[in-house]
Amino acid sequence: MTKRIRRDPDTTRALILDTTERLMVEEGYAAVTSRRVGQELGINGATVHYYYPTTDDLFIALHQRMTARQLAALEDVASAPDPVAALWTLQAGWAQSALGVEFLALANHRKSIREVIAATTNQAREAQTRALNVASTAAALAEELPPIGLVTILTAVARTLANEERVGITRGHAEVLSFVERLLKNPRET
Amino acid sequence: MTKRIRRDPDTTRALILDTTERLMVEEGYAAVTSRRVGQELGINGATVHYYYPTTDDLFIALHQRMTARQLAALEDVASAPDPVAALWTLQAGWAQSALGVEFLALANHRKSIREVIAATTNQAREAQTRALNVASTAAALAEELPPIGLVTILTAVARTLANEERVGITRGHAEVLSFVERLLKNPRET
DNA sequence: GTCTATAGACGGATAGAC
DNA sequence: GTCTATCCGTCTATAGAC
Repeated sequence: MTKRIRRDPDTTRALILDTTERLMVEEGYAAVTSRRVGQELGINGATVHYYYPTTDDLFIALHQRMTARQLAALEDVASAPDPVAALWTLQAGWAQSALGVEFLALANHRKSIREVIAATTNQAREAQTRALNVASTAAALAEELPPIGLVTILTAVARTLANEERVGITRGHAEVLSFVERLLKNPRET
Repeated sequence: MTKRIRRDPDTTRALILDTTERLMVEEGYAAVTSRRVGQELGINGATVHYYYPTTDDLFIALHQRMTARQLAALEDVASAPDPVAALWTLQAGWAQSALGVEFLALANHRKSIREVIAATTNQAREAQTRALNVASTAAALAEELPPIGLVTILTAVARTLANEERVGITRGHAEVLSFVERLLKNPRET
């Protein structure tokens, strides 16, 4: 009755992570269960356990893939005409920020996940800072604010705006956006 | 065997909200169930349903209480010597920001909660902006960035730092803090 | 590699006793 | 107002067939 299709293991792993990511973005981390992932994917929930023994393993694998992709995207930032603007655009991505909130909430109460998130995010921030350093175009406030501080503020604002917009909070956004645009276009020499 | 203590309804309501808030901060919103809240409080889970028929009702009631308290705290901000600095300190509160992340994640996938959060947060941001307007001490970048934009950025950065620190992400924080401190102490005249 | 079946736990919500 | 008891659903994780 049910077909037992033999698939390439790596393909199945990737499909499971894809489905997990989509579920987290669309419905939140609480929607991620082995049964649900399997159902969405047309496979059995037990098969998900075969690849990722516990649900935490699944979350951790997804977080690592997400971070790896962010680091890959950083290469484009470093080589962009205006790296600061490129980083801003990258961080303002919707889906990425939605995933970020879910992982942050998850980290609030799952120790194993908290540790992985802290480690990989700290590393990613340093990589982002290096990407800015490489650039010859110095940041607007470079002398008052070290590059890593700029990266931190830029990330905080860009992601918060995306997070808020996603749930319908928009007050103040237009003002911030035009301010940032002006800053990026016309960096002042301190 | 079990005692049936008759309590003041308002007291019970407050206790339920207190417990819910603590659970969300300490273990995340997923830990909030009628059974669990009742257990922590020493009452039956069904009693929680008596006061808050659905779990969403409970979350919404807590969010409204949280926002009301934030608005009350704003009065101190408006009358502080330096309202901008006072708002920064207020927004950087740990527990508050932990609650904020949980509600944001919750809003990602529960429509009824999303609407309440969006409405009350937008209102709160305007109230915060009024609190700054009232002050004679103008903000550092007042002319380039309208007060509501300043409030938005300040809130985004303060809360993000608290959120990150809570899970062990600290890279760039020291740099941002000293930058903000310098800005607050020594606003430049644009 | 993927399935069925199952153990064992927890959840929302309600009816009705007290 | 608070309880007990219950219905019905979901979840994780594992054992074992194919």
